[in-house]
Amino acid sequence: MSAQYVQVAVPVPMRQLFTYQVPDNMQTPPIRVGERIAVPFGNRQVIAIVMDCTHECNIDNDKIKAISKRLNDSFHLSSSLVSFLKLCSNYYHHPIGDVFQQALPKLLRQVKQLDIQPPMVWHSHEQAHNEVIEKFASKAPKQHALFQLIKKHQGISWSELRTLGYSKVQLNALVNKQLIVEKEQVAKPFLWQTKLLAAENKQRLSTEQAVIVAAINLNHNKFACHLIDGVTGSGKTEVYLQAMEKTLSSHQQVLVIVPEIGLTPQTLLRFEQRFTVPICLHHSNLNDNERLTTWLNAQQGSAAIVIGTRSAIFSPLHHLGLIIVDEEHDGSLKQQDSFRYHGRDLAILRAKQLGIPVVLGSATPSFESLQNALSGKYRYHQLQKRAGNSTEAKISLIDIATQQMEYGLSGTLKHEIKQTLARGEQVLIFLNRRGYAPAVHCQECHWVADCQRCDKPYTFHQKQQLLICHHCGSQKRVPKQCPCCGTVRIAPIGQGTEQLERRIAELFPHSSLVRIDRDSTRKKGQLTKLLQEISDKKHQLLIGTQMLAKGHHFPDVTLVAVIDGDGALFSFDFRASEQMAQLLIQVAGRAGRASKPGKVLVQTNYPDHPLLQDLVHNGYQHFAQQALKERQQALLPPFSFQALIRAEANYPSYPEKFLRALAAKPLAQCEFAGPVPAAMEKKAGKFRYHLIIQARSRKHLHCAILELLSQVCENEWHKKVRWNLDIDPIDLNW
DNA sequence: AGCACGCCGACT
DNA sequence: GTCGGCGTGCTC
Repeated sequence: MSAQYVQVAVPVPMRQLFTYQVPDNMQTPPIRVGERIAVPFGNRQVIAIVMDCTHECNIDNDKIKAISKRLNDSFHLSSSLVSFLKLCSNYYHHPIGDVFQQALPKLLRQVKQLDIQPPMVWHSHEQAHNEVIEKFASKAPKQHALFQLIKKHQGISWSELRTLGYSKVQLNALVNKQLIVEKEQVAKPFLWQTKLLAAENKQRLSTEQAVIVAAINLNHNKFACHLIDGVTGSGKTEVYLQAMEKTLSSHQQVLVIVPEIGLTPQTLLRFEQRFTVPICLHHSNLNDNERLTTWLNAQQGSAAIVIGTRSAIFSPLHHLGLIIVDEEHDGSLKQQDSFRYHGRDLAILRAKQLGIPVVLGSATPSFESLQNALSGKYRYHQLQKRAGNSTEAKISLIDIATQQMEYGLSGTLKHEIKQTLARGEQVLIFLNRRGYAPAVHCQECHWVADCQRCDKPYTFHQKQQLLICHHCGSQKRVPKQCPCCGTVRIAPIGQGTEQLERRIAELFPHSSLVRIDRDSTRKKGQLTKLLQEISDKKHQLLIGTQMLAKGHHFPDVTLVAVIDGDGALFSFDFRASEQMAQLLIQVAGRAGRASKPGKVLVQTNYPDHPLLQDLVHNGYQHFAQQALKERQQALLPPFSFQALIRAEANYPSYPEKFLRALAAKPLAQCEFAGPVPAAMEKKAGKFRYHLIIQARSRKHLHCAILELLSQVCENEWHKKVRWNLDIDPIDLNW
């Protein structure tokens, strides 16, 4: 007899399952865990996921409703995916329905019948004549390149081409020339027997690299976590590629997780050039249909490799054999709203559950991973040699406390920039603050234009002549008169990339300059375009925020200037120095090549600061180990485990009262810190407080949270505040 | 989260 | 007189 009742997860933020009755006419075929069903919930229909099938139920019979419909499409979740998502929900104490909601493509969460159209892909015409093609090769090089690409990768999708930096206009031009044609993608299961290597691109491994590949492959059907700690340019990617080879050749799939910014055309091309297997992309720029296609391809095994940002960790890969997390220290691997999971940590959980290896890679490993590696929990691999004998960029400090500054530039720095430009080399200027100026004030009475909703200064954007709050996004005109003293001496103070760009242009009028930040690359494909221009050496001066510090390499940059190296030196957040060190080393890693070593200059008011000194003279490794010792003494993560409860409300006192009530009852083996006002106590009109729960072991923390959650409903303030739970919080400023 | 119900303030 | 503001409660 098949099940009478099912327990399901519904897409609401509630920490419970709901029971439904299975009508007789829906009993066959037997209902299974992971099946998607439509159920009446309140007064609407929602998609629910079957978590359990039973014959009994302990809910009042008159409350129970019947399933509306079984969706007999091909999107059943495998039991391994269901148990993984359950594990996620458990680990993060996050409502199960919401976990499913985040893990499933939007189209699978809609009640309406799925209309699956085969995606359209591009092919080149067979009869495209060589003469025609050569004719426009010189006139339209970009079109020519696009055509060659489509010819080589028959059946390439628009989203891939878009990621590679091509435009619809270029495509249409080729269509008009009758060189390419759009066809429905033929869903062909990937034949694992076929040759999967485009072998001509394979590099010879150094001994260091070969040892790592061997270690990963040694037990390729067993869980092991490998940390590859390798300086930029030491060939981490090559290690990934060769480790993947073994997995692919044993008919298993590979999942590659990269930070948001890391999914560049170069990354994709590198994989495509090496393997002749189908590769699917999974990132935030995909539309709903593309997402569903990637999901389906992963599930049915017609994708051999899935490359994606953090949410790709939920890809339904049935034959997953290896997970790689690149730039594992990167903050964008952690989701910072609703379901606050960490892509790296979930990768490890999933690998453990499946009994497969997971590889973490970074030039600046997170302290968490480093500690796990040093303690022997992870396999630790260091790659110290830069490929091709190139030497690491040398970092030096410039003391700006004693120098005359011009628009934020010290004389020393100006001189160095001039020299580098004179040699015909590129300069990268790093300032992690976008906009024109971080504030505007009155020069008479020192009044500052603050955002009323956040109590923080507005950032001045010169180009739009607007004040924009970077915390809540609100915009405002610049006041002509000071509302405080009535004078008209309103002026910007401090410096952002927009202003820096202008000043640098004045100082070096003969050099072409480009700015890369969130504002200048808002348009789709713009970032790719600018990066291409940089590698084509159209610009000598590059100005940018951390966008420039991540993922891209600029071989012709020989000078990296860090305008403000002090940002994190005196922060209350114990992770600020870790993040600062990672950023500095990552920026430094952007520069130079074998024949032209790079140089990094960091402007600071505190050249004697021990953190900076240690980093500059002893390198990241040493710096990290020193910092780890301090964390151990202070019993901070990774030597303890934290959870953070954030509470916000429209009234200032509610969040504090709510958290105070929670913290009143002691929890076994745990300590409370707080409640304290959030670093930004007021944001977007809401008042915010934090409470940290800390324990020596993860187990204790887990139990304490369970205990805490069971008490929340008895808290008299719990309906008056919005609150959320963050396990392993990273950013305490939020 | 949605969605309904319900109870008070400014409008045709 | 009603439209609609959002506080509160419920969802098998």
